[in-house]
Amino acid sequence: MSTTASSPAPLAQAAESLFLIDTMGYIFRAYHALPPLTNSKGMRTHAVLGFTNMLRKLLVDVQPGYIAAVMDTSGPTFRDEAYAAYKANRTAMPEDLAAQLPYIRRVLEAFRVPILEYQGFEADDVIGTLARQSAERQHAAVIVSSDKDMLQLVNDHVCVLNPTKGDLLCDAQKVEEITGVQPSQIADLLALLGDSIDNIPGAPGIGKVGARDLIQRFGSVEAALEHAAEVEGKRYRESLQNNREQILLSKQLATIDTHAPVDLDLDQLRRRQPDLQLCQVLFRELEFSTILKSLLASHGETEPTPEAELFTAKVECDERSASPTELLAMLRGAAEVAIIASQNGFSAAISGGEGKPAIAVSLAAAQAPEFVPLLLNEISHGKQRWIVCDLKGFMRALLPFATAAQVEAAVEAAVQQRRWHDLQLCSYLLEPTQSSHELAALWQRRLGCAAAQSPAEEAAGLLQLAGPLTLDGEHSGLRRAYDELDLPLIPVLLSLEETGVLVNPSELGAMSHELEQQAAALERQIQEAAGEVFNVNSPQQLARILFEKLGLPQPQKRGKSKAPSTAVDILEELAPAYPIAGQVLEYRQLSKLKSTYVDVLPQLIRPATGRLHTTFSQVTTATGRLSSNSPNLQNIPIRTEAGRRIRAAFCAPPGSVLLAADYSQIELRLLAHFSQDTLLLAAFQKGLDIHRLTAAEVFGVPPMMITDEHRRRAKAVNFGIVYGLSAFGLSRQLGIPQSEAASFIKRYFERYSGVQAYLQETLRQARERGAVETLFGRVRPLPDINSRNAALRGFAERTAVNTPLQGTAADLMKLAMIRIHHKLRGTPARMLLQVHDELVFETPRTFAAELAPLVQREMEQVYQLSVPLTVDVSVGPNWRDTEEWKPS
DNA sequence: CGTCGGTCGTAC
DNA sequence: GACGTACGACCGACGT
Repeated sequence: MSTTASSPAPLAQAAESLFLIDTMGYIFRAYHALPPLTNSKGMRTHAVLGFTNMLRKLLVDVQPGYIAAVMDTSGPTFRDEAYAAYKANRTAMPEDLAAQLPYIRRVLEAFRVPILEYQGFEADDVIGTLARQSAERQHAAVIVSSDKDMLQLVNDHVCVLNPTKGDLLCDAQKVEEITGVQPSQIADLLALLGDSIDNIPGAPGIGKVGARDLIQRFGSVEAALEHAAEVEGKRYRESLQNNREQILLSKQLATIDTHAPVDLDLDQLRRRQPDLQLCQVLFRELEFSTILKSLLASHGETEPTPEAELFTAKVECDERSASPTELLAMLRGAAEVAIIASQNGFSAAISGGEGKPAIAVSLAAAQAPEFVPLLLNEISHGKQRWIVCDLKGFMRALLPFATAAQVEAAVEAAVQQRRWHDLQLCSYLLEPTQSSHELAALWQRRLGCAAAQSPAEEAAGLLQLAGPLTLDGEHSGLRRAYDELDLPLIPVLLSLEETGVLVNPSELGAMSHELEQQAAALERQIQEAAGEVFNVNSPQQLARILFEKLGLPQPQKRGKSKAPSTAVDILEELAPAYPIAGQVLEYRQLSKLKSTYVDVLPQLIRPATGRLHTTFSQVTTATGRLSSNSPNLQNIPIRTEAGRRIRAAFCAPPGSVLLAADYSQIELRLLAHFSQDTLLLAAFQKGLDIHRLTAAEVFGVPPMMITDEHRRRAKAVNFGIVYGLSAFGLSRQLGIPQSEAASFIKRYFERYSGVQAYLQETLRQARERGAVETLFGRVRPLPDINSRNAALRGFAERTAVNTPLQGTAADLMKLAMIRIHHKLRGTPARMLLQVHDELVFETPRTFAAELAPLVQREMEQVYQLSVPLTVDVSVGPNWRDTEEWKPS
C-alpha cells in the first residue's frame, strides 16, 4: 500500500485506525482468481497463499493500529428467514476450498490477528456493527473487502479498502465517483441491480445505468417505487411497478445490519507482532518459502531462528550413554527399536513405557567394529521390529564393518519376518507424489520441527514418526507393495549399486576430444551464418538470431516466457530449407553427448573399484518406477549412432560378457490383460507384431501393404494410448493435422473397443475414488481428476490412464529382480542395472549360457497374465554390441 | 556467488 | 494448456 501515492487520510492515520477484514469474501475471490496451486503434498494452497499475501502486505505496508478478521459461522441467519432462496445460488463450497479454511485460521493465529465470528450473524453484519461503533467513538475504521455491499458502510470515519483492485481506497467521495450514488444509497442501488452471487433478485430489466439514474433521481427505492408512474422509460417503469415486493425484499437483503449484538473492544484488537515460530511451522508445512523468507528478513531474522525454538512438539527422550554391550542389552528387551546409522556412529531409541519419554542412546563411530557384529546378530535372531528411515542407506553404513553377505543375510532374515519398518518407504507409498521422503522432510511435515539436535533425539523422532507412517487400517492395501516388492527389493538395489558397472574411460576420453573438434567447427559455421558471435547454447539468443536476424519462419510454438521455441521438431522442419537449422541440430546433439555423458561419466568412476556406481531411488517416481542418479544410467543414449558409441563404453571385464534382458511391449501387454480386449489379447497370444496390427486396423491397409510409415504412425498411436493420448498430442507427435489424428484415435477405439471401455472404466473409478492403483495395490492420488480446470483435469485423466500400466510394469520388474537376485546367489553372475523394462547383467562368458535362460524364465514367468510376457535376451562384450540369445 | 525456473534433450 | 515417467546440462534472472 506504500505504492498508493496519495494515501487518503484514513491510511495516513493507519496507526490509529481499526482494520476489519472481510475474510471469507477475500478467500472466495482468491480461490477463483488465482491459478489453483498445489503443494507437493497435493493440497491446494492458492486461496491461503492469496490471503496470506494480502494480509502480510496490509500488516507491513499499512501498519494498522487495530485489526480483526471477521468470519461467518455456519447456520441460518436472519436473511435466510427473510428469503428462502437467499444464497441458494451459492453452490456448496468446493472441497479444495473448504480444506484450506483451517489453514486460513492458522495463518491468522500465526500473525496474531484476532478472529471475530458470532453465531447466527454474517460477517457483513458484524463488520457493519463494529464499523458503526468505531465511528461513533470518532475512531477511524477501514473495511478490507472487495464486496460492493460494503460501500454502504462508508462515512466520515469509515472507508473501504479493496485489496483486489490495487488497494483501491473508497471514502464517500470515491463511492459516489464509482457508483454515482451516496454510500447510504448503495443498498437501494443493489436492490434494483440485484446480485446473482448472493441471489438478491433485484429488478428485472434494470441494469447498472438504470439503477443509478433512478436512485439519483428519487433518492431511494421506496421513493422510486412511489413515483414509478413518473418514469418515462417503459421498461424501467414496468419493472418497478411489477416487482415492488421483490425490490423491497432485495433492499432488505442488501442492507447490512449495523446493530448486531456485538460489542467493540478496541483493546483486544490492537495489532501484535507475528508469532514467528508458528509462522515457520505453518509456512514450511504449506511450502510458502518465499513468504517465510521475507517474513524472517523483515523481522531481522537473517539467520533462521535457532532450531530449539522451532520445536512445537519437542521430541521427548531421556538420553543415556552406553557401551556396545549395554546398548545391545537394552535393544534385546525391546519390542520396537528405532535405529540410525551414520558416519558419526549409531543412535537408537526404544519406548520408555506408557507416558514416559523414549530412551535414546548414541554410540560413537569408534565403537562400530565392536557393535556391528552384535547388531547384525540381533537383527537376524531377535524379535524386535526395527524402525529405520532408508534401509538401503542403513545397510550401506554397516558395510565397512561386516561383509556384504553378512549384512544382507541379517537384513533378509528380518525382511522375511516382517520386522522392518522403513519410514521412508512407508511415506512414499502413502504419498508417492511428495518430492522428498528424507528424514528431515518427514520431521518437518509430520512432526512440525526443523531437525533433531542430537543423534539420540533423532532416533527418538523416528520412534514418534513410526505412528503416522504405518500402512495399517485404511492404508493396508499398500502392504502388498511394501512386503512383496519394495522392501525385499532394497538389498537387491544395494547389491546393484555396490557392484557398479565397468566403463572404458579412455574410449570416452577419445570421444570427448573428437566431439570437441566437431562441435567447435559447427559453432563456427553457425556463427558465420549468423554474422555474429553468440552463445548457441542459449535458446533465447538462438531464437533471436534465427527468427529475428535471419528471418526464418517463426513457429507457432512459444515458450512460457515468450521467445519462440527452438526445439528439435521446429528445427527439423526448417532444416531442409535452411542449413543453419540442421547445423544447430547437429551441434546440439554433439554438445549434449559431450556435456551430459562423455565428460561426466569418467569423473564418477569410483577409484576403489574402477567402476561406475549409480544410486537407485525407490522413492522418487509417482508411478512406482525406480529412478537413477549420479549418474543417471537409465538414459544412456541408444537411438543415434553417435550416442551408441557411449553405450559401447559400458563393457564387461576380460573373460566376462554383458547380458541384457528386456520385456517386449510390457505396457501394451498389460493393457491387453487389464482391458481383455479381444483383438489385443489375440494379437499377443499369437505373437503378432502389434504395431503392424494397429496399422492394418487403423489405416485399413492389408498387412502385406503396410509401409514403414504406416508402422511408424501406428507405433505412435499405440504409445499414445498408453500415455493417455489426445488428438492434439498425437498430431504434434506425427506432424499431421489434428483432425487426422482424431480420426486415427476414433478408428483405434472402434477396432479395439475393449480398450476404449477399459479406459472409460478406469476414468470412472478414478473420478469416484480420486486415485488409481497398480496390480499390486500401489496407489497414486489424483487430486485434480474432478477439477473444474480443464488443463488440470486433462492432466489427471492422462495420468489415470498411464499410471496403472507404467506402475504395474514397474511392480512386475521389481518382483522379477527380487527373484533373480536370489537365484544368482552362489553364481558368478551379477545384476548391474535396471532400465525400467530392461535388466543388465555381467557374467563370466562361461556362465552366460546358464544365465540367459534363467533370467528369461524368471522375467517371463514373473506373474500369470492373460497374455504371455516375452523377454528378449542379448549377450555381448559391451552394452551396444550385444547379439540376440536364442534358447537352444 | 548461489538459487531457481525455463528450455532443451536423453532414456523407457 | 497441449500424449506418461524420470535426470540433468545450460542459461539467465534474481537476490546476496
